[in-house]
Amino acid sequence: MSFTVSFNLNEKMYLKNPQETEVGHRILENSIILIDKLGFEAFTFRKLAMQINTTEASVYRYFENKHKLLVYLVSWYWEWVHYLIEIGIMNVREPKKRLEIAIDSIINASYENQTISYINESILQRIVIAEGSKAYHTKEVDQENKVQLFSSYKELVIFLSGIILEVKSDFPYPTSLASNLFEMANNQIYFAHHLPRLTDIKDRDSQHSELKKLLEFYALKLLDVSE
Amino acid sequence: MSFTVSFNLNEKMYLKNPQETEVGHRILENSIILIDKLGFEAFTFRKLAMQINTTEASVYRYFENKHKLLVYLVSWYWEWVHYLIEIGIMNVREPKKRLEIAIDSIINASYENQTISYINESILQRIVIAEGSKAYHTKEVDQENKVQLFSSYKELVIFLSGIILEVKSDFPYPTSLASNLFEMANNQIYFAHHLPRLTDIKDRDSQHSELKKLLEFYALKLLDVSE
DNA sequence: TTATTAATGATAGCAATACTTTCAGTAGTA
DNA sequence: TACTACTGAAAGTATTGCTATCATTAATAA
Repeated sequence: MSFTVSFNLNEKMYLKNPQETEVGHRILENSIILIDKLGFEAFTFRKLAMQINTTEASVYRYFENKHKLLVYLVSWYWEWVHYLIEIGIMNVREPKKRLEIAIDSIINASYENQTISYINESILQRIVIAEGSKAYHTKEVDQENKVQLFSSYKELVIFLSGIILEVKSDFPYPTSLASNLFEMANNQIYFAHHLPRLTDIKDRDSQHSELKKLLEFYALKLLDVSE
Repeated sequence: MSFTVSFNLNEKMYLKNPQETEVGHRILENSIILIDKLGFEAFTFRKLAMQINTTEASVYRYFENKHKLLVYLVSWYWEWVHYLIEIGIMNVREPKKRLEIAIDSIINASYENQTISYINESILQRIVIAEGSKAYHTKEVDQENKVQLFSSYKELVIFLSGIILEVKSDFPYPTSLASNLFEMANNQIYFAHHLPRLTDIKDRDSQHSELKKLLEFYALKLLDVSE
C-alpha cells in the first residue's frame, strides 16, 4: 500500500507552486541540501540554479527571494510534524500518553520519513534546528504574519496546547508551554551539537532519547502527572 | 556617587576596541539604534558610517563585519545581565529568593540602565530579543565557539545553573533549565509582540510582570519549591 | 620644539549578491 | 494550427561587503 501526503501551504509563500512541476521539485530538494551545506547566509539562488542546471530567473519564478523559500521549507516541516502527531495519537485515548506521543513526534520527525521523494525530512530537520528561527526573526514579521505566513507553526502550537489541556484543563500557560517545547527541542539539539556547555544533553547517539526524557520531564512535571 | 561598569569582552570579537575611542563609542551607540530600526539584515556598515558621519573604512577598522558586531553587542548584553544578577543576589542567602532575583534581572535588564552613556540597554534588549539568536546560528559557530566568542553567554548560563542547583542540588537538568529560561524569556516577549498566538503573555503594559510569573512558575515548579 | 605614531577621512575600486527584463525555444493543449 | 505555459539564455542594474591607498590631523615622546 502506498499513499501520498501533501500539504496545502499558504500561496503567499511562493509565486508558482513548486510542488506542481519538475523544476519545482528540484528546487525544493536541492535547496534543502544546499542550505544545509552552505548555511542560509551563504546560500544564494544563483548557486542553487547552478546546482540544478537551471537559471536564476527560473528559481525567481517560484520564490520571491530566499527568505520566502525558507519560510516555505520551515512551514512544510511543521505541517509534517503536525501530521505525525495527528496519526500518532489517532487511536490513543489517555491524555498523558497522547502528550508523550506528541513529544516523541517532535523529536523523531527526521526518522519516519521518505513519503515525498523530493523532500529529505532528516536534512530538513537540521535546517529547521539551525535556521528555522530566522524565518520569523525579520523586520517584516508583522506584515508576513498578517498574510498568514506562519500559520503552519501557529496551528501546530495551538494543536499541542490542546493536548496539554487534555492532561490538565486548568493549566495556566498551555500555549507558552507548547511553543516552548518546540523551541526548546530545537535549541537543545543545536546546543548539544555546537555549544555543549548550554545543555545537559550530550552530543552522541542517545541524544534523541535524552532529549525525549528531558522534554517529558519538563512537561509532565509542570502538568503534575510525573509518576 | 558614581561608578563605571566596564566589561572585558573577548578580543577576537573586534579588531580595535570600540570602548577606547570616540568613534568606537559612536559605532556602538548608533549600531544599536540602526539595527533596531532597520533590522539586522538591512543594516550595513555603509549606512552606519553615514549615520555617524564617518566612512565605511573606519567602521571596518573596528569590526571585521556586521556579524562580529552583533556578537559583540549580544555579549555586552549578557555581561550586563550577569552583572545585574550578581549585584542583585549579593546579600541574599535564601536559594529560592536568589533564583527569583535572577529571573527578575533577566527580564528587567532593560530598565535598570544608563550606566554607560553610549549603550542604551533598553534598545539593546530589543535587539537581543529580535536578533540575538542569529549571533550563534551561523555556519561558523564551531570555529567561533572555539575562540570563545560565546563565553559571555555560556558563563551566564553556567552561573544561573549554579543558582538552580542551590535550590535543588539533585535537579537533573540545571544547564538546560538555565539556558531555556534565557531563551524562553526572549522568545515569549517576541511572540507577545509579533506572534501572539504562540504565547499566553499578552502584549501590553503588564507584559513583564506576566512573563516574570510565567518563568517563576516554570522554574519553581520544576524545582519542587512552588508554594 | 620637532619627530613619530595612531587614528581618521576621502576616494576608489572590485567581486558578489539580489534582483529584473527581454526574448527565443519548446512542449502540451484547444 | 494557434495558443499558452514554462523554461532557458543573456544582459543589465543597484546594492552589499570588503580592501587598498594616501592625505590629514591629533596626541605623544624625544
